Formats: sequence, C-alpha cells, structure tokens
Amino acid sequence: MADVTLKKLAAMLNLSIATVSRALKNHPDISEDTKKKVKELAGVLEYEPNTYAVNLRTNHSREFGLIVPAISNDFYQSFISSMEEEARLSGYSLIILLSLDDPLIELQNLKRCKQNRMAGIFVSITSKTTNISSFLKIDEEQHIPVIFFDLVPPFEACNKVCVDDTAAASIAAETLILRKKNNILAVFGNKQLSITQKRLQAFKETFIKFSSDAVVQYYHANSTNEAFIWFIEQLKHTGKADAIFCMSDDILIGAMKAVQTLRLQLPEDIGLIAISDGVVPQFYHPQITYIETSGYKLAKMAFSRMLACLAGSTYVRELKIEAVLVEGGSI
Amino acid sequence: MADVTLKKLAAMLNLSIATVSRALKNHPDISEDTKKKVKELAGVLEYEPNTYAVNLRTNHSREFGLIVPAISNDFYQSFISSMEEEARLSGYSLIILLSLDDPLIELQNLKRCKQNRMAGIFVSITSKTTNISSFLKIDEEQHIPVIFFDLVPPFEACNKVCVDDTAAASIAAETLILRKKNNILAVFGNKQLSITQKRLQAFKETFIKFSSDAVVQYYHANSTNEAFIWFIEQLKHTGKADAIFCMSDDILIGAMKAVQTLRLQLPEDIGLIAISDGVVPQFYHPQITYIETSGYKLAKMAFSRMLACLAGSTYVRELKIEAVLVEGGSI
DNA sequence: AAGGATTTCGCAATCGTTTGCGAAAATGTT
DNA sequence: AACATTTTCGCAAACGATTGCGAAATCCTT
Repeated sequence: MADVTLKKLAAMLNLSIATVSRALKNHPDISEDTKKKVKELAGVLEYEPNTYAVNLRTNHSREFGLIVPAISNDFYQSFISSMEEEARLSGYSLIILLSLDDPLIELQNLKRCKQNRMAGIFVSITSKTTNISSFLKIDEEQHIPVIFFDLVPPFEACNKVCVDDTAAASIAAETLILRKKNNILAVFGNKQLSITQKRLQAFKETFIKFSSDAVVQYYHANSTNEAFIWFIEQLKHTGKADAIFCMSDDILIGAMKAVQTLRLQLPEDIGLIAISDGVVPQFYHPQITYIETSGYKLAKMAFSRMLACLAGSTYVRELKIEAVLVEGGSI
Repeated sequence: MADVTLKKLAAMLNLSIATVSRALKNHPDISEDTKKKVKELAGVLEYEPNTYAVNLRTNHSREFGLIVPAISNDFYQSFISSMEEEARLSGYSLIILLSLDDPLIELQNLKRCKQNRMAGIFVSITSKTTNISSFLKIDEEQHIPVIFFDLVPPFEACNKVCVDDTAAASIAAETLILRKKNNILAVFGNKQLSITQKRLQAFKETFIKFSSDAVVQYYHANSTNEAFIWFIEQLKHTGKADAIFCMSDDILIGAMKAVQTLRLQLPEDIGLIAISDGVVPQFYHPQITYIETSGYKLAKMAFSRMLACLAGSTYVRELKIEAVLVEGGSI
C-alpha cells in the first residue's frame, strides 16, 4: 500500500483536505456524520500523518534529545529506560546521543538537536565540559528547554535535576562512623566533576562534624582499573584498613576485584559501603550496602520538569532526589 | 538570531531561492562567484537547513531506528556505542527504542520508525516475538531496510547479523573437554530464543562428537536470580561438580554470586567458563575465561550491511562474527 | 415566510526546501 | 553582424499538513 495522504482520503470521500484533517482531530466544526466516515476510511487505509509535514508546519517535533557521556553504567541505563518509557507514554520519542565524554562531540550532538528542532533536551555533561553557554543559548533563543541531570554544571543558573550528592555522602560517612570504623579507604571519581567535589566535601565535613578520630585515606580514581590497582596496593601490605567507601559503581567494581584478589571476606575482614544505583551491589555476596541514587526516580523527575518547561514554566530550578541507605551485608 | 532560511538569504542577496539552494550544494549551474557570496553569508548567519523541510521534500530521513529489548547488558552497550559512532560519522542519527521485551511495544516502536520514515531499522527481537511479518512488510513495501541482529528470528529469510553461536558454544565445550572436566553444570537462557537453542545444540553435539563421558547437568534460567538459586542448590550439597558453563552475562553473574556465597575459589574448587561480551568477566578475580561475542564487531558489521542495503543490495544475507576464546584464570 | 443565527465545510496561504524546465545573459563562431 | 552555444539563473510546482477566514447550507425564530 503506497503512502496514504490527506489528499487521497479527501479525493476518495469527495471532501476537501481541510475537512478531512479537521475530522481526524475532532474539530467541532465537523459533523459527527462525516467524522465517522473519514475516520473509518482512514482506519481501513491505515492513514498515518507524515511527521515531517506536521513538524514543518508546526515547527517543532515530538522528540527529546538525550545527550550523555556514555551508557556504560547502570545509572544511565535505568535513567534511560525510565525516560524512554515516560517519553513513549507521552507520545514522544527519545533520541539518545552519546558524547563519549568528548566536549566536541557533545557540541555536535547539541547542534543536531537544534537542527532537528527537538522539543527539549536532557543533558548530562562530560567531565571536560567547562562552557555551557551554547546550551543556555539554545534554551533562550530557540526556546528549547534544556534540562541538566546527574552530571550538571556547578554554578550556572539553569534547570538541574540531580541526586542529593551531599546527603548521599553524608549518610555514607555517618554509617561508617556509627559502625565505629577507624581506618577508612575512601575513593572518589574524577576531580573535575562537581558531583565528585560535592560528595567529597560532604564526606569530609561529616567526619569533622562528628569529630570522629578515624583515619581516612582519600584517593581519586578515573576508572575501575585505577581503583583496583590502588586498592590492591593499600590492602596488600597494611592490614589496618577496616572499611572502604566507593563513590560510584566503577570504583566499587575495582574495590571488589581487589577484595577478591586478596581473598578478603566481607564484612569480617573489611567493611564496604558505596554510592550506587543498586544493580552492581547485587552482583556480590554478601550484597553490598549502598546509598541509592536512583536513575529511575531521577528520570521521572527530569521528565516532569521538562513537561513543566514546555507548559511555560520559565524560571530555573534545581531539583534533588533524596538519598536512601539500602542495607546489604557488606559492613 | 531568528531562524535563517533560504528565503531570507535570497532576499538579502537579491537572488532567487533556487539559486541560493543550488549554490549551497555546489550545483555546477551556479558560478563560482555567486557561490562564494552565498556561502559566505550563509556562514555568517549560521544558516542551517530545516531538516523537516528537507525530509518532507526528499521523503526520507538521516535516522536509523534501533529497536532492542533492553540496554541493560554490556553486549547492547558496546553494540550501541559502536553503532552510534558509525552513524554519527556517516551523518546519521540513531534513534534507540526500547521494547522492554514486550512484542506490543516492539510493534509500536516499529510503527514509529515507519511514521518517521527512518532510513533503516536495526532490530534485536524480544524473546516473545513470533511473528516478524510486519518487519518484512516494511522492508519490502516501504523500502526501509530492516537488519536483524543478535536476537534474530530463527528461520525466515531476512538480513541477519549475529555472533556465531554454534562456534561459541562448541569452543566452550571443547575447552571443558580439554581441561578434563567430568561433572559440569551448564546453564542456558530463555528456551524460546533461537540463540539459546543454537548454543545448547552445539554444546551438546560437541560432547557427543568427542564422545566425552562427562556428566553434564543442563538448566535454563531466565534471570540472574534464577541462575543464582539453582547454582546454590546444586553446589551446596553435592561437591561433585568440577566446572560451570554460563551462556550469558546474566547467568555468569548469578553463578559468581553463588560461588562467592559458598566461598568457593576459582579455579581450584571449581572451573568456570562463559560466553560474554567481555566486560563482566573483568569484574572478578581471577578474571573469567570466556568466549567473546563482541557487540563492537557486530555493530560494525551490521552497519556496513545497512549501507550496502541502502546502496541497493537486495538479496538477504546471514552474517556471523567469529567467536574467540579469551583466557582468564577461572578454569 | 423572511430574516437572523448556527452548523458545516472549502479556499487558499503557509511552513522551507528541492528540482525540472525554460529564459536571459554571456560567450563563441563564421 | 547574425546566429549557435554555453553559462547562469529564476519560475513554479511539488512534498503533506495546518488554520484563519469566508461561504453555503441548515436550522431556529417570530
């Protein structure tokens, strides 16, 4: 069956294109009688409006752009899955664009979003993105809402949705203090990221606040392997560490590999607590105790914020989802 | 800056829209002189063609649809990352659509691909998809190439790109036989999937072929947790199993959790070999020995097959990527 | 029955681009 | 100088849908 257009339907029904168009969208001007006829024929012929024509005419699409550094971790996966579902249910599509943690590609992707007149853009910036003016420009000049999530720029006034990094790190620190851990290996991610800075600061402050006399060794690892190597080094010689804190899944995986390599048992030989989306902690026995940063919830929140923006909300907001402790048996 | 259109450029240059359009795409009819002028102004004003107008006119887009059951495993992740890169470099976008392993959603997504006049469609079908006629119909009637990958329909004549399941399972079995394993726990995935059937068959046949007298216990698990529970049950009481085979990452994770729970050591207490994309095996110590099924390579192959189809190749082909053994220390 | 009010529909312009075809201008040929 | 060729460009019709506005057609008043 060749493409069915309004024109063809109109010709077959001896109606004008305008009438057919209106009938299909229940315009009050059209009588119930002709509405029924039109819809019937449209149904039989499986008429589907040409998206391009609609978009050209209305000058906007039903697509959201989603720019992320990668999809290789469970947080993004749950975020994307959840977001995709929300979008689908609202009649939108999700265009996922990977920046591969490269600001240049990120910019290319942004340009593509602009070219395609996306209805809105969700973006988790790369670790090297320093200038977000192009994002803000699109928001203001093209009136395409831009919502930053997870990895958000630190200072600028813009719509942000992220996990409560401060609370998450504080909870982790409090838990460690409550469990009377005195010698802690705390590993954080890329120093450039504001997410890292926030977590590190909150973690440190919590220890100061409770004037804990615990010894904490801090380290920054940019990959699973970096974390693994450092943990091996720390755990091999000195047996004094009694707890590990991992800021992310990547680091957690490295930590656990080191633990296995040295044949340590959790929680007897050493305790472990992490910040995670919750998938990786289930890979191990005992299950890892972690503070949840739900991509699922974040997606819901980001999406509803997007809808609000599309509905006309102009002021910017910085939303946070709460952090909760999920007890495993690792500490 | 409001939207720049051909019309505006034409007005500013005292040229016709047609000339401006042609100048921008180096049409031989246009003199070098005016070409230069046009391009210069277009550059300054940051003219960008309206995608919708172009697509409406030409009746096709520069987008590929990618329909997958989920993105929650490393295979899809590497596949998608790789595919996204290929697409970007060729000036295409990738629209990722999740079917959540639901044939109904899968159909909705397919419809959306059709509506959006996608240039082509990549699809990895759900475990419950029995009827692929709508896919074939789109391929034939709308002339949108459909390429099945990874989870492909078993019999139909269509373009398929998948890993060499038979070879992968055979290699696994051969390795087990060479290592003189005599009591093997072999866990496979969803019985409905042709990928499962192929791997199971090849696995069994290899054991028969080498007339190994090993005892193999087969099981089908539909999730990590199902695998975990079964492994616990098998390994707890009887200590006789000397090797484990896992058909996929999901199962591997369940197996390793069971191994950890029972505090078994690899490879001393028990050997383990899996089929995997290669990410999960690195999570553990010792690293898991696995037969690689590279999403990366698969994406490259699927993409070039797509380009061939777009270039006019009509006959269907069934492509395979080879399976290679990657030695870890788990067996 | 005649006028006004209401329902029901079509005309035509518009979105921004592409492209076949023909016309004007420039150039070449004798 | 007259004609044939080539270069350079514009006209206008698409692509398929949306929508303001006006015109028939139907209905309701008194």
